[in-house]
Amino acid sequence: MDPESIRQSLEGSGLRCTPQRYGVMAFLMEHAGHPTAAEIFEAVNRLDPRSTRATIYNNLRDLVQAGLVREVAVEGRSARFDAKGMRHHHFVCDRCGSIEDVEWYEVPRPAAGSLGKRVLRECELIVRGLCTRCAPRGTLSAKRRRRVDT
Amino acid sequence: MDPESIRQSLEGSGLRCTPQRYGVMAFLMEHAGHPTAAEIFEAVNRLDPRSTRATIYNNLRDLVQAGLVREVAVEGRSARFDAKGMRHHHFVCDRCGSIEDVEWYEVPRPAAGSLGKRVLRECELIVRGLCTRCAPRGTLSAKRRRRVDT
DNA sequence: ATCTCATATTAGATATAATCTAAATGTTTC
DNA sequence: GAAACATTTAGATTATATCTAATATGAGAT
Ligand SMILES: [Mn+2]
Ligand SMILES: [Mn+2]
Ligand SMILES: [Zn+2]
Ligand SMILES: [Zn+2]
Repeated sequence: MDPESIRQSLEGSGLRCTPQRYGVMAFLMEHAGHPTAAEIFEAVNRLDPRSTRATIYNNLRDLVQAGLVREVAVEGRSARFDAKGMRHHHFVCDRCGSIEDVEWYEVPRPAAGSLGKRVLRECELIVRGLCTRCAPRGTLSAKRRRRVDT
Repeated sequence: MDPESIRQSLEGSGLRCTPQRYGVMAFLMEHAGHPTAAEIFEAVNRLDPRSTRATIYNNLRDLVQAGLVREVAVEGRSARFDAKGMRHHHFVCDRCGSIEDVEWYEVPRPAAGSLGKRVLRECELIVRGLCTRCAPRGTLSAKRRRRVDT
C-alpha cells in the first residue's frame, strides 16, 4: 500500500499523520481480515513505535469518525475493524467465526410498505456458511465458533 | 404470547422450563426491540422470581444453543438478543442505534465465482438509515448514535 | 531553524460486559 | 427416598473498552 496515499487520506480528513495513527491505518489497509483492537495493537507494536492500548483505541475512534474505517457488524465479544476501501459485503463462517469480504453487488431494497417512514441509506449483506477452510470438515459441529489461527 | 407454547418450545429443545428461563424466553418473544442482557435482567426481575445476572447469561447461552434465540449481529459494546420467530432482516438507525425488524424477503446470492469453495447457508440483510423517530430531524448529525429511550 | 500550541500519546486507573467457580437448590429417575 | 442430573446463586475473575491528567510532538507561523 502506498505510504504517501495513506498520509494523504489521513490529512485529507483533518487527522495528523503520526507514526501510531499511520501504523493502525496501514495495518488495516493491508489486512482484510477484520482484526480486533487487540490484534491491531499486537501487530503494529511488533514493528516499531510502541503504541499504547489507549492510543490504538483513540486512533480507531478517530479513524471511524473520519469515515476511513468502520466497525464491522458481527456478533461476538470484541469489536472488529475494516478499512473502508471498496464497498463490499461480508461472509461469516458458522464454524470458525472468520469474517471475509464478499464482492459488492446491489441488493434489492425492502418494499416501501415494509419500510414505513424510515429513510434508507444502504443495504449490506451478511452471508453465512462455512469458509474455505471449514467447508471440507462437513456441515456438522458448527458449534464452537472458535476462531482458528491463520 | 401463549404461555403453553413457550413451555413447549423449551421442552421440545430439551430445556427444562424453569421460571427464570421461561421469563427470559417470554420477554424476548414479547419485545422485538433486541434487548441487551442487562435490559432483560432488569425487565424479568421487575416482575417476580429474581434471577441472577449469571442465570440470565446462562439461559441466554442455552437458548442460543438450542436455536430458539440468536445474538444479533450489530456493532456496539453489548450483545443484543432476538427470539427466532419468523425470519426477518434488520434495520439499524444511524442516529439512535435502534434495531428494528424488517419483513423477510429472499436476497439474491453472491455470484458463484465470488464465493469460491465456501458453503453458503443464508443471506441476511442489514438496512441502515434513519428510523421513524429520527427521520424527521433531518439526515445530518448522525453522529452520536446514542440510543434514545423508548 | 525555532517557536508555539492545538493535537496526540502515555501509564495507569476505572468502567462495563461477560464468564467462571463451587456450593446450594430443584427436578427426574429408579 | 436416594442417587443422578440440571439449574440457580453470590461473588470473584476475566476481558474489553474508556477515562484521566501529565507529557510529548507535529506542523504551521515567524
Ligand atoms: Mn470487510
Ligand atoms: Mn429481530
Ligand atoms: Zn471457518
Ligand atoms: Zn433513530
